[in-house]
Amino acid sequence: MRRTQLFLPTLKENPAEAQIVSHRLMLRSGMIRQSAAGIYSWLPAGHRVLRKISQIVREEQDATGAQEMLMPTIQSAELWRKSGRYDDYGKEMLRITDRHDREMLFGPTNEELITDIVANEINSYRDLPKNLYHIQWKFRDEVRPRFGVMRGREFLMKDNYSFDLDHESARHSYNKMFVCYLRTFARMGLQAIPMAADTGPIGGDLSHEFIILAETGESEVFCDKALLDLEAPGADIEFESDLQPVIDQWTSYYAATDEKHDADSCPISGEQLVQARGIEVGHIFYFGTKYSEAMGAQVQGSDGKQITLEMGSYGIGVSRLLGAIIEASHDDAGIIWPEAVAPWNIGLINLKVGDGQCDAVCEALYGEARRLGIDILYDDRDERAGGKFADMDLIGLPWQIAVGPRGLKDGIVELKRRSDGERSTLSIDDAKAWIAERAAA
RNA sequence: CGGAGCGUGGCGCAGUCUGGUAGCGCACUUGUCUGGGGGACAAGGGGUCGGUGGUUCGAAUCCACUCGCUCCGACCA
Repeated sequence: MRRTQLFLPTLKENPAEAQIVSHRLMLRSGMIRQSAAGIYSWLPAGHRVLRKISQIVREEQDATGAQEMLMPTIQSAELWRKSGRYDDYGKEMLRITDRHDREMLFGPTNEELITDIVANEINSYRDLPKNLYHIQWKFRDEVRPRFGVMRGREFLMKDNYSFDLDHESARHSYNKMFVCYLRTFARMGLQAIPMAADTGPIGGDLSHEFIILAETGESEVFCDKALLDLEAPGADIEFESDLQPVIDQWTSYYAATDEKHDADSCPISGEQLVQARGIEVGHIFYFGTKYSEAMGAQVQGSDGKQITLEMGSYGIGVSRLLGAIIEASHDDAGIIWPEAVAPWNIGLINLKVGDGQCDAVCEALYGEARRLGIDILYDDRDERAGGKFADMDLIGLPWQIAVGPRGLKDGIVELKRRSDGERSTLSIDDAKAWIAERAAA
């Protein structure tokens, strides 16, 4: 993408309403604009990241055998009356009336709807287990939206729901998602720490929050230092195998949010105990038959008897992850995108637009990257160098290639890694080769 | 939902107390000089001061109501 063509309104100054660093940087780097309290428009750069994160989530879900579908944002109140949550959910639920005075709502989550679908369409034990997910906008009318996309009212969430015949099988479904989440967050460059959690209004008796550490996190968390170095399972993990050893490994270390932490009974102390702030990016629940019973989700077993389904639900805050990643990865100059989610992987800076040689080399490098299918942003604006460097740092692309007359005199261009600022010089041919390596990686 | 604060060109702000018809920086347009970490000079464009009603000869400024947004606390992917 050429910068002159791109809609990327960056800001030099911090908007007054943004207090938290990720919110400031998302506004300044032209990713989002606010349209109402807790409701945002996603501009091209932000939307690209949102898509990349969604895609990683999707690939990791698919790897477990979960199947993607798409349920509507608007639901009927009737379903929610069945589960009893129409009244329980309170004012957080945005309620709507259609032209026929039918009561509708903007879905804050989908247990009722998916359970209703499964109850209607699955009738035999032979059709289980099933794990169904979608990535869809949710709306929760938060009392106090804040922190940009980290606590918006409208947010993009991946939610899925597992349906099993018995507790043991349901437990395996839960374990699959546990492992899947470790992998999903690791692919985004995040160390997410699973912490035993209260099950809250969703109910049930087995639940973990996945929390990443960041100074501006919403809640205080405590965990064993060893967790920070644990490696997520590799892509070769076999999801149908017994995953309990992996779960046991991760849950053997102490990890607790402040409401569960008790300084007196905490088994670790001193250097081994990390006290930090955390952002919840995922949450998994096993809740048995809570919804299947209410919604009548049963199948016929091999013995002819009706079996009420065992369920779990699993959520990842996709739009929240953008804020969370920025909170965990930025510096004074701007965002530092992990490669896997960066809106573009390479930023190409033409330091002197109009100079024949600079233009020619930039066009050659840009063309090469495009040919190889690499996401590259070419800053071809006729601006001064300083502004372009500053803008590129702000946007936070992992790699910057600077092409200017000074270097070209010696036949070289400069390569900079955003994460640590490390620079190196490359000949033009080496730069092309380097780009080709990125494509192969 | 309790407490606090803020709405003035795209962004950041001054002006409000003490009423006299809107200003600064950045951004934007045009030109010249420049050109490796947000440059200089010159000339421009853009705002019914959140809205409604009131007081007044006159309201960004005073009064009332209202809408929106932000922050702190209690609640949450």
